[in-house]
Amino acid sequence: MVHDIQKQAAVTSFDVAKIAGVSRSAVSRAFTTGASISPETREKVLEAAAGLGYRVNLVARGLNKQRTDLVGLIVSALSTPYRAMQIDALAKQLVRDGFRPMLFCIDESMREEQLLSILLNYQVSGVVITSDAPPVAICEECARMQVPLVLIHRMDNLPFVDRVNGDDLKGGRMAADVLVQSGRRHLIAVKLEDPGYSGIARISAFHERAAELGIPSGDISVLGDEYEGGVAAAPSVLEQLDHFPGVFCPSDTVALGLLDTLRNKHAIRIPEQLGLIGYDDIPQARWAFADLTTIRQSVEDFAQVTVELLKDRIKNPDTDPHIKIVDVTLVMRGSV
Amino acid sequence: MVHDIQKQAAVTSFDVAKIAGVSRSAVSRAFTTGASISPETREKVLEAAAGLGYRVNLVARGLNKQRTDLVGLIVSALSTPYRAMQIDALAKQLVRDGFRPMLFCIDESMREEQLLSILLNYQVSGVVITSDAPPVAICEECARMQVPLVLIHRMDNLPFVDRVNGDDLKGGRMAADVLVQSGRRHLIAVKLEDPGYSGIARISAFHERAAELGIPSGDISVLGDEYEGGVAAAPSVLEQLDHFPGVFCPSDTVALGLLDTLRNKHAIRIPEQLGLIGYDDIPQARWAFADLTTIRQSVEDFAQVTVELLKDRIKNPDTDPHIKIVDVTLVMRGSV
DNA sequence: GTGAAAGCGCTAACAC
DNA sequence: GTGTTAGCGCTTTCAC
Repeated sequence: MVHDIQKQAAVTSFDVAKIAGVSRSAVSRAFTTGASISPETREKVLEAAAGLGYRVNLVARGLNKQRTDLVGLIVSALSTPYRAMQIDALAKQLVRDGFRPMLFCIDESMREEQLLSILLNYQVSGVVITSDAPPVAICEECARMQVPLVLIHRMDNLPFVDRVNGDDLKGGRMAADVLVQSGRRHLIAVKLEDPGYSGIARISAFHERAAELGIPSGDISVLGDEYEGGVAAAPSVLEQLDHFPGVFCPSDTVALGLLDTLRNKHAIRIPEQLGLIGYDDIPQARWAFADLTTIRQSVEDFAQVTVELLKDRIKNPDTDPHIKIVDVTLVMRGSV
Repeated sequence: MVHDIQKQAAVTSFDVAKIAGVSRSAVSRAFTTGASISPETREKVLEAAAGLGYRVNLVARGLNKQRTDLVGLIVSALSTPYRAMQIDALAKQLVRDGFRPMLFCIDESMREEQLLSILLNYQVSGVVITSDAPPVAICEECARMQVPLVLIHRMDNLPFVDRVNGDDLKGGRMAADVLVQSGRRHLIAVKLEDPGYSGIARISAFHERAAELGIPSGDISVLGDEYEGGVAAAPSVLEQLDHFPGVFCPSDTVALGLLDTLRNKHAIRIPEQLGLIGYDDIPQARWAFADLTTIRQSVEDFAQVTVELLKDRIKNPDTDPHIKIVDVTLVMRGSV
């Protein structure tokens, strides 16, 4: 048995008050920004607190204020490159702004009802959902409980629900533009089994722009998702190769699956035989085998806007829902 | 302004008790597994609670029990493929076992002191650290406060700190074995700038096994990390190519950087001109351009063991630190 | 600016 | 098995 380290008794505001020779209220005020307290008292309290190793008990504060700084972060497919970047940025931004992200990775086995009660039971300050399929029940319950909710990359139209999206319209159009500018006269979009709101928006903008430019464009519909979806698209792309097409994949992982299959299984030369553009600018897009041209969405921008929305809603719960659009930029590499 | 949805007043155990015609204690017991309460009373309570939409307030419970179900999850480089997989698995396992992960993504800008107070202020049930550089201060403070702490992939020897590691010894030896079995008579390990405990262990086991087999082995030391580290190793590998070496990278991202550079920048044929083996089995290792042989560590196994350790320590805070080793397996692909 | 008192919603010890 | 009572540690009116 190891007993070198002693259990330090929990020191409370009462202890600090005693040492500092003030009341517990004073201690509380010393640790509350903007509370009315004289600099001298605050100083005394802070000193005593430091001596005792006092920390405010956030659970007690939460009970009292009926709200904690916890924010539910609901995410699917976290191990996907773009999602991982997104959550990394989001978690950091939340902490920077004084929130504490509670992470929930959902999948088929995770019942939404269960999640819901977890979240609401903790008196969270808000909820952020970046998931392909955010359970509507959660959204509704959050609204009912007046819990601020921000949806990322979704379009569900619910009251009290704020949303942040990339500029999918611009992104889709940009993809068509760059492909056409590089000389492609036949455009193809790869459409996933379950494309999600953003995917649909990007592809429809892509086709729209193609039509404006008078360039024929079509879809390849595939079963599967991510890299596997791209792999699945390869046979159809191969069939259309004599048109020297420009292909748009609404996410980099899909583009990479396609590119990888074409280059390494079929010895297709890119961009000579086809042009390819992805979306997201994940780290792998820069890798040598890929050198993938793509549309970049800054996860930092997303994170910043998301937390901004959250704070606004907390301050002002009864305004109409906001929708924020994050800008996208073209990252030109060798695949177009 | 949208006002369709009414703010639902917070319903407390008192309300439920009144409706069910019992005391608040009875309500509490109905929601506490293993509490002594008759089935009939429980039934009445549950019914009343359902009618009112009651949920136990976990903040209040936490204040009372002096412990929440929150678990601090401290991670660096979350957007790295293996880390993302790891956190995904860990977060799911924690939730499955009744814990709630609070996610902290650390980097240079995140002061550890700050983190620490956040964590301890929330009365967390435990802390899990899977980071390249877990701040020792955090470990010590957790120990002092009797907060269970599990370290993943680390070897710091601190009292009250449990650890879970992959079987780096086996993994490193396996890497040497498979390379030698494939006919390599010259072995190289790529050593990163800051290899971390696991990296060191893997590489030293690799060399040890090489020595046992009577095969010469050396290191390539590189600046940089992950994919970039692999890129940086390429020139040195190229110099040694006439030995038809077997190269071991202590992580897949490094192996991929090397492989990608060699194949796509220098037209080196793998496995004809060199054998390559990585570590972790990230999804990208399976991609066509890579087809990377690797040592697999199951993130699910890690997650399960980690949470197990946490629960043991909570139940039994004063036992000596445990160290658990997670098995690794060889995933044979085309790069060896 | 400061202290006293009340209470956030729950659980646990204690009687019965 | 059930109700009563007493806090958990904090913030917050409300007097002063």
